[in-house]
Amino acid sequence: MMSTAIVWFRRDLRLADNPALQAAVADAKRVVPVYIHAPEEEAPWQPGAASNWWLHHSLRALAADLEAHGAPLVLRRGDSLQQLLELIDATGAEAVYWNRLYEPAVLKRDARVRESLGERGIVTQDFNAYLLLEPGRVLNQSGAPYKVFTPFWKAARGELTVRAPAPPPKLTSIKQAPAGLRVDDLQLLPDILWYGGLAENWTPGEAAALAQLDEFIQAPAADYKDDRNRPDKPGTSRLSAHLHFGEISPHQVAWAAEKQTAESARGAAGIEVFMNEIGWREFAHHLLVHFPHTTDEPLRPDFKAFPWRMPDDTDEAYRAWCTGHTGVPLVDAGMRELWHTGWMHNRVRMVVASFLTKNQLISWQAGARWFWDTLVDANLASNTLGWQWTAGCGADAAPFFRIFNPIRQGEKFDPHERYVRRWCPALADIPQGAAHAPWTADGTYPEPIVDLKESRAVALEAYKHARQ
DNA sequence: TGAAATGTTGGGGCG
DNA sequence: ACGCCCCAACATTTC
Repeated sequence: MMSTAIVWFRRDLRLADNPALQAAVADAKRVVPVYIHAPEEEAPWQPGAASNWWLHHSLRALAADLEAHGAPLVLRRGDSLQQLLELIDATGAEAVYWNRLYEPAVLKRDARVRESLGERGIVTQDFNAYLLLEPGRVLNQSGAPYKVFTPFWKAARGELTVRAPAPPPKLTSIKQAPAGLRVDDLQLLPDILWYGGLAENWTPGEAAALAQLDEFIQAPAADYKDDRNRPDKPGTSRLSAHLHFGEISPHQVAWAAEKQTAESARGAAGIEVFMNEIGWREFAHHLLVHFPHTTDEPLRPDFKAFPWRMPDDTDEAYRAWCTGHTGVPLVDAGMRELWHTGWMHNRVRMVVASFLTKNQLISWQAGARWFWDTLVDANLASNTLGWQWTAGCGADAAPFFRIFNPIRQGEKFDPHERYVRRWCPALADIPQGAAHAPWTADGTYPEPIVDLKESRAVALEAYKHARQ
């Protein structure tokens, strides 16, 4: 048994069901938990402001948990390899364990770290803690990655055995911890206090993640099939950010889902649909590993020349979309929910993305960037898949001609107008029944910045032309 | 996990 | 009784 091992925490900010931590505890007498803040190593997709807010609180939660276990988190900033080497020096660690991540820049960084540590005789071990199945394991008959979700998920489920989540391991108390920073020193919170809405809506950290999973599986999951489409109801799991930061593992989620299904047949259909969404998360990460260029380029080459406009910061139409001033209530409501809470209901994400890429003909990359900066659950794989899906240029994408009509979508999925009225108070003087299309009634809501019917026709014309 | 245009069917009013 | 028209409801096609 070795004397000391470092566990390099990244986006696996939990103690339970954490394979790297578990293995280190098993292999070494003493485990030193480390987090190194090195956002520049994730360029060009450094986390945005909302994501940093979450990280700040998640790190505080993890630090408190580790403190309580007697093994305080050593917090550093700077070059990951250099910091690890310093800590190896300071602690006499013989090994570094971590859990894998799958973004292109992080994969490259980790390969470099693994190689350099190996050259110096340091043992490294890395584990899958982020996904149900390792990318590369799910391939079609000809050995190529799946590009369609349904066969992917079918094959993945065939490969998959959901394991019981491991409990938090017992850590040995560290008497002399190496020097480190406080979470506040990382300056993850912005100078301007705009994040009140985030704090009202979210509690980062492992304990809150487990509580949210439990709450969701106990109740809303049963009605998930229909309610997940209703932005006016609390019908979704709201686990996205917890999963993104690894405060909870997909195995814990899948295990809880299977257990609930086994215990009661009621709600099994809802849980099945929910597991499909976990499947989309898997699919997104697998695709990103196989097609790393898709963060910036369409997966489908025939869309490379599509005449989307890349806006600059002064582009008024783009600003109107970002700030929720398009004059289309469901779009405005979604963008304001995003700005205020760092999150948007998935149904509404599709609607605002369709509006940007089709009614406004603005590039999906611009939308992806805005989401990246404003979402607390901003995740490169899911964000890339989601945007390319709606834009029509990605894997298993919605055909381009599927253009959402935000009025129809509002009538279908926000039938009582509660969602739009909540986020757009200016609808107050619009009579009930007209909130999704206020220009058809007396009142003062601003006019839409584009004509829905006309812009739809223009988009279809552009598509027809681009296909030739 | 679309929406709109176009086509079809069938009930009912009416001469 | 019958043909005709209208139109809602549903189905199919198109983008």
